[in-house]
Amino acid sequence: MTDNSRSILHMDLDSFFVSVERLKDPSLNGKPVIVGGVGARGVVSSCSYEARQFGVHSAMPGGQAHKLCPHGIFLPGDHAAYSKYSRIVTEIIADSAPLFEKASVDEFYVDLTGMDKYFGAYKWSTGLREKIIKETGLPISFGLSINKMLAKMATNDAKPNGQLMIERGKEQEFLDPKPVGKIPFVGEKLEETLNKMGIRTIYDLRQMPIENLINIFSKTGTSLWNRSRGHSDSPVANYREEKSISVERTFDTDTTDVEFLLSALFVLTEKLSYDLRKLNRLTSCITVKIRYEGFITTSRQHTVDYSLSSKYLIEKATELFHQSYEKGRPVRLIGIRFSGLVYSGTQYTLFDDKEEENSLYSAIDTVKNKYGTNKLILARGIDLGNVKRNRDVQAMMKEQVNRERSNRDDKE
DNA sequence: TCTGGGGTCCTAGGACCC
DNA sequence: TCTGGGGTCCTAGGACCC
Repeated sequence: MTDNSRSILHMDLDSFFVSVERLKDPSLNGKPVIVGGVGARGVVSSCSYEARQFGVHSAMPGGQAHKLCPHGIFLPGDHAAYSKYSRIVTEIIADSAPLFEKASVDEFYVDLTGMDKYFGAYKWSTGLREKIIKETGLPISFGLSINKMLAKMATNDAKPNGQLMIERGKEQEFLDPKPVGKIPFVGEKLEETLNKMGIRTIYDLRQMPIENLINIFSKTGTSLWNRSRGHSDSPVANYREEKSISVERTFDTDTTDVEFLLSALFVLTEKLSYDLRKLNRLTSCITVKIRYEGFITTSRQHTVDYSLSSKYLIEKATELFHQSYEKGRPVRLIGIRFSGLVYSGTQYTLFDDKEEENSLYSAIDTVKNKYGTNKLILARGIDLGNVKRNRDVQAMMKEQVNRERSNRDDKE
């Protein structure tokens, strides 16, 4: 072990979405509950331990989950509620922790380095866990060790509803017998490759000379070598800036209808531009993603002038779509991503000649903030959840601009 | 009843510049 | 006189995480 001096806590809410559903409806306690997997092409996003006993796991297609667990209770999900409880837990941790990182809706790291000689950190963590359970009613597990990787692996061992500290100096003992797939960032593919090489446990992996690992896996090889020894030095970061934003939709049935696809692309790009402006950012790269029948996925990206304009970005997205789409080929998903994001503050001078347009967008956003994001979209009959055949993109854009202009004039 | 949606990071080839 | 080498940006695809 390189750095024995740190104390890192990892906390993870157990089957978080299911736990929130159980707070809302306690009759779900003790039953096989599955969130997601509803609808023609849904997948499981969270499932209770009762459902896991039947082989159900997250990311599993709904059909398969139904087959394995026909008596399961399938729920569509309530993301507003999940965000709310995630926020409550975050606040509890923020109130108690000196330095913490929110790694996802249901996962947190806390840097407890310097808080004692370890036993104190364990006691402190136990107290925090008890507080979260008492104040929210949500089960949560934790792991405590010398770095983020080991703390996370300890949590995985502690689940459900448990806690585990890896004693100092016992890290290698903890790691060695585990399958390589237990290492965070060793996914299905990498595990399969390692298994084919005869490497099944972390102990096996540790026997491989670093040169061999680098030859085969390049950078990943170095990382494997380090991880098999419990080395991981990534800091607990309390803030990370978003590097890209995206939105995508899978259709209930595949389609070859170009007008329909353009409508969907229009709505998605408009929505994402709105998010971009809300973040006070400009984008410099736009990517259109098309997933065809058979799960064959292509993407086409283009570097563009820094922009936050729906009109400009929709034009670019439409261009990319036309360059990319193979006419007549059935499409199951369409998506859009903005990357190369920068803060708009210093870049605004680029838009001197577009002030009118910008004020128009801010008017649109005001309406949205007031009445809800979907209001304008629904007003045009392009509800994404129920996408209908639609009119030409240019016509829709014009209509939207006119609508907003008249809304604004009415106000004045 | 095959495969969601929002992200991050890495690789590899080509363009382009000096 | 047949074709260096490094750096950087762009693009497409894929693995991985929750």
